[in-house]
Amino acid sequence: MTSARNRIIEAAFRLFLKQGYENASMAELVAVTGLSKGAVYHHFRDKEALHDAAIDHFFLRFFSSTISGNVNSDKLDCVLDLDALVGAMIADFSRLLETVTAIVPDVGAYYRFLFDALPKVRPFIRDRLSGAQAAVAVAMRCGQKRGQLNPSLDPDAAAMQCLAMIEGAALLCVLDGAGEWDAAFERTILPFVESLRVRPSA
Amino acid sequence: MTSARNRIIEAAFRLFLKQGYENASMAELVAVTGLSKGAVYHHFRDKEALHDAAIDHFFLRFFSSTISGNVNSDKLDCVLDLDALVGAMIADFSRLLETVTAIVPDVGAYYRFLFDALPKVRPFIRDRLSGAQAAVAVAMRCGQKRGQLNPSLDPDAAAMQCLAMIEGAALLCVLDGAGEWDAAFERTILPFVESLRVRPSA
DNA sequence: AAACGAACCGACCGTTCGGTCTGTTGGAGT
DNA sequence: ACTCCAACAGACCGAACGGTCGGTTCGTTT
Repeated sequence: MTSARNRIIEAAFRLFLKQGYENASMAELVAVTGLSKGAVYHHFRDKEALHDAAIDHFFLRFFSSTISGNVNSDKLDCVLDLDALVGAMIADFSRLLETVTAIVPDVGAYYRFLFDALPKVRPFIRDRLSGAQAAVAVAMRCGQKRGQLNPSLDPDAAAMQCLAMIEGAALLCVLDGAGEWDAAFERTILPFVESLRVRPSA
Repeated sequence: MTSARNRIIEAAFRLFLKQGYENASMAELVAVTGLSKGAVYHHFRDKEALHDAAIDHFFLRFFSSTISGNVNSDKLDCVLDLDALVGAMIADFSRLLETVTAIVPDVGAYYRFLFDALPKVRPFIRDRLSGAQAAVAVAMRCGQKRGQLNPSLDPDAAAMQCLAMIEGAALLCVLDGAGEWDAAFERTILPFVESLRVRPSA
């Protein structure tokens, strides 16, 4: 049931991701969809409406399948393992980056797409980020209660540190251009989380 | 001695920062410079050459005045204080962000400019980042020799963690949109650096 | 003062853009 | 078999784009 509308959205997303909003022309979109201009404008009022649809397609689709997108900190009880949570977040991030690089080699395209869309998705992104931070903080309090994590650390601040380090490690990879984010995560966030544990039986 | 050429470059930089490469038209540039189209094309072959000049103007000018841009890790001896170095890097980053927001309210514009320019400045950026990382690593080894820093940590990995956390904290601020990066730095990188110190006389 | 050329002007060019319009088609409903 | 309308095709439009070009100014040189 891949409707023409959905095919247009998918193609638009790939085109916006590859070339950015301004550089992606409707003529090119028409060419890659195989449809006509009239067909596209039959389904979407204008280029911006198509952009909106592409943004929804990507963000909603992606975040609905991530840990940080599904975790609801209200429901969080003391059942969350920090290592597992951070591991899942890293896996989600890696999956996102791989999804992007499967379409366009340069991961920087993801950030261009994100910043093109930012004015529209900022509330959504803000919600997801604060949700993820809250989840990590809860996991940290769990770890402290269990006596696994250093009791002197501030869970909220440490949670923000985790998020910042994950985002920052990915950004550094993109700036570097080599794209070895797995190695970057292993050198940064994983040792950092490890360092939060209580010293193993001094 | 603000030559017409320099005025054009400065205006072009502001325009590219505000509107991005594609959205900045030569007609607008001509309007804000007060010069004519012919004058601009007398000094620059085409729009892209002007973009190159604007990129140089920004990155060279800015990084030549930063700590991480001037520190040469080869010359680094054990005279570097980690707190001072990280503090200076934060100050540089804050200054950069303030420079940007003085021109355009949305800090996200900096990232758009950066990613527009990334293919051209990647070697430069890579050089500066690895330089900064090396400098932080040297400062950490100094701290370890002095007995101020935890001797069990890996200086290179910890240095990358510092850079990632700084970059990530700034990125989180941009995504959030509130733009309170000073507070973000104080909640993330500063406590993190503090946590690297040896426990104060147990 | 004559000559020269860099700097500058702005009308203009070809192209491409997002978007519209007229017309065609093919299948569901009766 | 006929109607009808969503779905589609593609020629076409005005606007805006980056870039060009012949002409003008003006400081410097000789």
